[in-house]
Amino acid sequence: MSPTKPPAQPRRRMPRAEREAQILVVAEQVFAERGYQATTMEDVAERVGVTKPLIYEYFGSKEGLLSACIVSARGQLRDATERSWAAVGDDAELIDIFRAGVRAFFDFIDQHRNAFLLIQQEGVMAAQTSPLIESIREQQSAATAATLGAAPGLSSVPPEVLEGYAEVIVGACERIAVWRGRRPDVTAADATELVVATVWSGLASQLTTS
Amino acid sequence: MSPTKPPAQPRRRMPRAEREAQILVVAEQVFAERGYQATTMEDVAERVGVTKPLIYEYFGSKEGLLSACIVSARGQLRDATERSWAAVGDDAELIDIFRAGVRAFFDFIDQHRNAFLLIQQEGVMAAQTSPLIESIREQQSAATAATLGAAPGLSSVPPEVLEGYAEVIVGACERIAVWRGRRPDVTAADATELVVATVWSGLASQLTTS
DNA sequence: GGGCCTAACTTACCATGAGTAAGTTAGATG
DNA sequence: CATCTAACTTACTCATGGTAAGTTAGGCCC
Repeated sequence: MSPTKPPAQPRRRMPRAEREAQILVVAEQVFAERGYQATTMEDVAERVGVTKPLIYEYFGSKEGLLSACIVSARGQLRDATERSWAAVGDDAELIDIFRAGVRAFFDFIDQHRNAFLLIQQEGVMAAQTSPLIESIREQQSAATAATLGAAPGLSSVPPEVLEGYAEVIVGACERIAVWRGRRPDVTAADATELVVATVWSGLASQLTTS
Repeated sequence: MSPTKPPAQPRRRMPRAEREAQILVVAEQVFAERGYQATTMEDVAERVGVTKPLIYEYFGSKEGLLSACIVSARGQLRDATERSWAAVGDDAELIDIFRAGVRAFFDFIDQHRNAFLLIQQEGVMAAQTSPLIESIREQQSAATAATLGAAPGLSSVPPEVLEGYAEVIVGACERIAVWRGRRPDVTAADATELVVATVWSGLASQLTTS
């Protein structure tokens, strides 16, 4: 009858963490819709139901807000990728691990278009903020490289070469994702096959020659 | 003795085309140095030795100026690439044409770091301006695809697949170029070999299976 | 060489939106 | 129920993108 917290009318005040999360979600949407430039802090504040200075208190600046959004989006992407690797199992063939990772990427993009549009906004950031973002991006490549390196056949390949391969893969995937924007007939599966077909034999040759 | 035009003291007024070119050069520098956000129109104007409204008259807006810079930079890049293809000759082996194009890209980046940093700013552009930029980017891929398609062995490959390959190549190159920023020991030649090694066998398999 | 006409350029301004200082109040805690 | 803090607001500033309305250099024709 009398629940301790009837959330009928929304609480006006929220604990900081919760509010921050909410702001991030809204900001991600608005940035993706309008682009960074065209988005105003008051747009975001209004849609959250809060005023500007609160956002400034929590995120420091407009760039800080975008930065937080990107970190979050990248995090989601990394989680999705790792989940798919876990699902396929450690002892699977390398090509299947590889394919699963690539596929996870394209599926993620399909389901989180906002996050992806956001990630493409990275270039906006000034030289000071870039390192943070670049380090997140690096993570993606590093994770890919690590996964490749963990495979039995590739353990003898020098790590810096692995890193190079990982960068190629990540770059190819991102570009193809953009390309799919203007070629809607290309499915996630098609895109995956395309990337795998292009890059796999290069990787495979490392397997055999070592 | 009395040269017709002693350029001792710089001409105050310049024909529009010349001034535009000068502004583009300066803007490219400033954008690359400070990033789009941090660059103010007055920074650019001042360094040109001119006032804001002139730039607005010639380029319409800050975004218009960036846009013009990017178009110019992309154009330079495309020219460099095509020049390298011309140098290698039409009848060369496909792998040599391919390698030459990739190499031209990395060499260009080395010699025009500004232009490259600029190109990475593309994401800044709002939805309205993007199509123009995206079309330029598309050109790069289209040119790559066309070159691949012109090769004897690949003429039977469907054009949309070629386009996909081209996108993969372009994406890989751009990403590796960024990567080289934090790994200065990787030379242009190394980068070229990396990309070629990764992507070539995928292309080659299309050659043999057709 | 002198008047005129246009395109190159400037001065002086507005409007918007990022960022902030100084409060105000909800609501948890004792 | 008093108090105290963290959540939040009001009311500003200031930089900068953008523009309206001039001003002048200098080519050109007589």
